[in-house]
Amino acid sequence: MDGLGQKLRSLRESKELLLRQVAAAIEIDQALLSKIERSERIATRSQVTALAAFFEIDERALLTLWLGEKIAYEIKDEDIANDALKVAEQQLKYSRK
Amino acid sequence: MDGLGQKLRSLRESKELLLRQVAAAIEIDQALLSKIERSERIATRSQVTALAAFFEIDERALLTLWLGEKIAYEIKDEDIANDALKVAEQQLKYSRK
DNA sequence: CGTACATTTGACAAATAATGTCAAGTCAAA
DNA sequence: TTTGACTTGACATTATTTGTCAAATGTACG
Repeated sequence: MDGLGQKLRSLRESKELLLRQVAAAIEIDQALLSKIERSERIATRSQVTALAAFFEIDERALLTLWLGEKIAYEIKDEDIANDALKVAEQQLKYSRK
Repeated sequence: MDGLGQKLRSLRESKELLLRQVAAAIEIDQALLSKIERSERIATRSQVTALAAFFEIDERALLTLWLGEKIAYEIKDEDIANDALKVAEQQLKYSRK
């Protein structure tokens, strides 16, 4: 199970690029990219988009991973996390129309 | 499918209480409670807790509803919402241990 | 060793978003 | 038409997120 950060890092390493090179390409601070790769910070949507474009990978898939992680992150300490996800799913089903 | 707001409103109405009475009891502005009941604002965790205590209903259940709605709210406009929920679920399964 | 370079870390600043407050507005019942 | 309950919207306050920088760490090599 590979998180967004790990995926980004392996993409970068497979192309033998430095943090600073990728960071410059998508116009963010390299410290920030470092944190994103280690899952110490959550990227913004536009950063994810820029990264998908830069690495030429599917944007939807990367955004899905990003959003899923964001959700997981914000409920990770709740013992009701799983029930809450079910509620969310139901709400979505219902409110979509 | 009943949201948190609707549930709170019907609890309040079933006891024939006024917004201002409940608001005073849990120490928030009645305008805020009005917004929460109509799902125009999302309550804070402590407000949910206070409301559960005030109405003498199960706190866990109310928090679950609250958290689920919060998640649904933040992804409601995403077309990848459902996939993201699945990702979140997987992440939780994996990271719990 | 000690220098050079990549990455990480942590404290802080800046920006953004969430929350709370108030006064004025609507609406229904009497 | 007055009263009381609720709603609305603009704004202030507070909290959270995001970005930046400089120093620290680690690593490979001469």
